[in-house]
Amino acid sequence: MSSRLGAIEFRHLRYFTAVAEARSFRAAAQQLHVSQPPLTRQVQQLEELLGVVLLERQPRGVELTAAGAVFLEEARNLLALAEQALDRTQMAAQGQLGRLDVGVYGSAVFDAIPRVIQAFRVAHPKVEVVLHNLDRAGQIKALRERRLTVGFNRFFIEEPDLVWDVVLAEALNVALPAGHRLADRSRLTIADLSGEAMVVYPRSPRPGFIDQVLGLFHRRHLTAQVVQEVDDVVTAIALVSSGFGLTMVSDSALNLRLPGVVYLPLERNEALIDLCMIRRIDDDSALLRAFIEVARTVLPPLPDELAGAR
Amino acid sequence: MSSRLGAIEFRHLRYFTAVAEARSFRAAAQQLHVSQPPLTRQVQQLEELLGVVLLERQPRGVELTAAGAVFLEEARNLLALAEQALDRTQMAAQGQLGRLDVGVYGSAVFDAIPRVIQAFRVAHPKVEVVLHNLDRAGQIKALRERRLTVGFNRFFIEEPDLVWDVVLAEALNVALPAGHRLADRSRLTIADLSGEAMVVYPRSPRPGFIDQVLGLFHRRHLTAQVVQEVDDVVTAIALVSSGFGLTMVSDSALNLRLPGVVYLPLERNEALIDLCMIRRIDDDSALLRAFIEVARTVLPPLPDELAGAR
DNA sequence: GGCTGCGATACCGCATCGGTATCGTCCCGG
DNA sequence: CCGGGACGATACCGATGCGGTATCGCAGCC
Repeated sequence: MSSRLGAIEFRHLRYFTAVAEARSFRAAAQQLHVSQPPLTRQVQQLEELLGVVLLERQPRGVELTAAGAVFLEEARNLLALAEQALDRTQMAAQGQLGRLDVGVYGSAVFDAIPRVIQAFRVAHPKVEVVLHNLDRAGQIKALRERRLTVGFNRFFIEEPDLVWDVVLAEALNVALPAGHRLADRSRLTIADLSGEAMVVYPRSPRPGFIDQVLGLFHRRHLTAQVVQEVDDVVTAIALVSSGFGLTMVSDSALNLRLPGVVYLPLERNEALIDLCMIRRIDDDSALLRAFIEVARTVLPPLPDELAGAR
Repeated sequence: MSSRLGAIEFRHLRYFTAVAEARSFRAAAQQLHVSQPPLTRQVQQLEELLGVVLLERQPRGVELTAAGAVFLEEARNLLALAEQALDRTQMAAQGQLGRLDVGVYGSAVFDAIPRVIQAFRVAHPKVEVVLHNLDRAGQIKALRERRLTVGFNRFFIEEPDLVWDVVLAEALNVALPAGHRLADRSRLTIADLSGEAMVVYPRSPRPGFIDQVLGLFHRRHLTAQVVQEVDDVVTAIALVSSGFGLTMVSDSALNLRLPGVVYLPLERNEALIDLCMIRRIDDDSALLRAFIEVARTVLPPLPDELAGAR
């Protein structure tokens, strides 16, 4: 704990290093823009603190002792490391260094989130980005416990200590088996799906994507024919692939290509599904600000083109 | 060159580290045995010098910012390294750390020198010992050019800037072919060897072992029958092994066992051969002093037992 | 609402910094 | 052989800035 470092300061290292490198007090004094006596005094003091003679004073300048050569190397190293420490701290203050824990969940991991993460990694290469697969409740818990900096999720839920931002509105698509009677249409409406066998997800957490999808039917006084509830979009599409029925997926899930699965867009005005970012209301770290900025830049501010791009 | 390190001192690191670890200015002040205001001031100054806010002042102590956490790690590292720098410098001052370049030459490398080196390595494990095979002239040159700290050699030659110490006096032995007419004797005299076919070494540098051996004959008004001059003891013994004749070797060379070679000791009063250590007269480094001390301890101060031990 | 504990601020005495002037010493040239 | 010049060390001085005491402002809490 209490060290023998005593009263040694960087000034001693700077002065000694200059003198040792110049092999002269006077020359070092010029380089440092100070007069010569302070150098003599600081080096003397350093030697006294160390209990070691570092320089051999000679009529024509100074020579290093063996211990002095060792200390010179150490001092140079320390000074260089101190500079690096400054750099790293200033980078951290600008959000260019550190660690960002990101919670991810659901179909957005197949497109929107990777695009954001990738862009952030390019812009902030020294930041370690760690992804955590957590559902909404897990993200909220982890955020409160500081294990997470930001979470991506669907659906907006009010919490006093957290804030949500909608960062993307994705269109909905219908995934259906290749041989399905609707598979040759170019786009579909909710009404087209009334009474069709459907796979829905996720079973939990509630409310979730499943409720939003079912709500689309109820709002139109239509009935959804749920043949299977599953946990996630991948399982749902796997069941579609084996002919169980159809399911609804966001644009991001279009990257999931399984054999015998056809994706058709819903009419654009039928439904949009939000992608939200959740974070602590009191977190104003530069890292998070930078991440939000990247997310806003990467994700299109308006859903139009995405919905059209299928 | 000129750094952004500015006026940052170890004091700033020590104070900040204490505050950051205690999560409190007051608690840190107690641990450091100073009052609280200086801590506030030093940390403020550090933040100003860095241009970065390191701590979030809160009603119940302080919290680290992201940049503060980075700087804390850096500061701890720097302080630990500074301690190590002190240790290493002080070890160097005591001759326990550094590099020792040792010149070796001749038959002593087969016994006496390895014993010294081994003992020194045990006593000073952090000192890097580098051996250089150099003849006497090479050692003298390397010593003057500071490429060598100490050299082992035979024969004492006065030099103004160098000092020699005799560290060992070894007895002489005769190496002769197994079938030689003298091979069944238990010990020999110079007179016994008069007129015998001899291999002698080294051809250079002169004067050298060769001259000392030949001098033994001349001094007794005997003649040495030189059949071959070679460069080194190994070659000489190889020739003995193949029946060329006999040769003279020091005790150290007795470790060289070649088939068909018999070693017989010379009468002890016939001749002794010195092993010398050469060094700069102005080199009073702790490392060299320690090495000399080890050499004196390891090598027997009197030749008697060695001569008798064969 | 007063109490308590926190960090920040104001101010003070003094240690210590860097500056100027000078000394002692050695090298070197006339 | 002696004087000039360059080096590091020393003496001394003013100013900076350290750490100290006293106090403020503020927030949480009984």
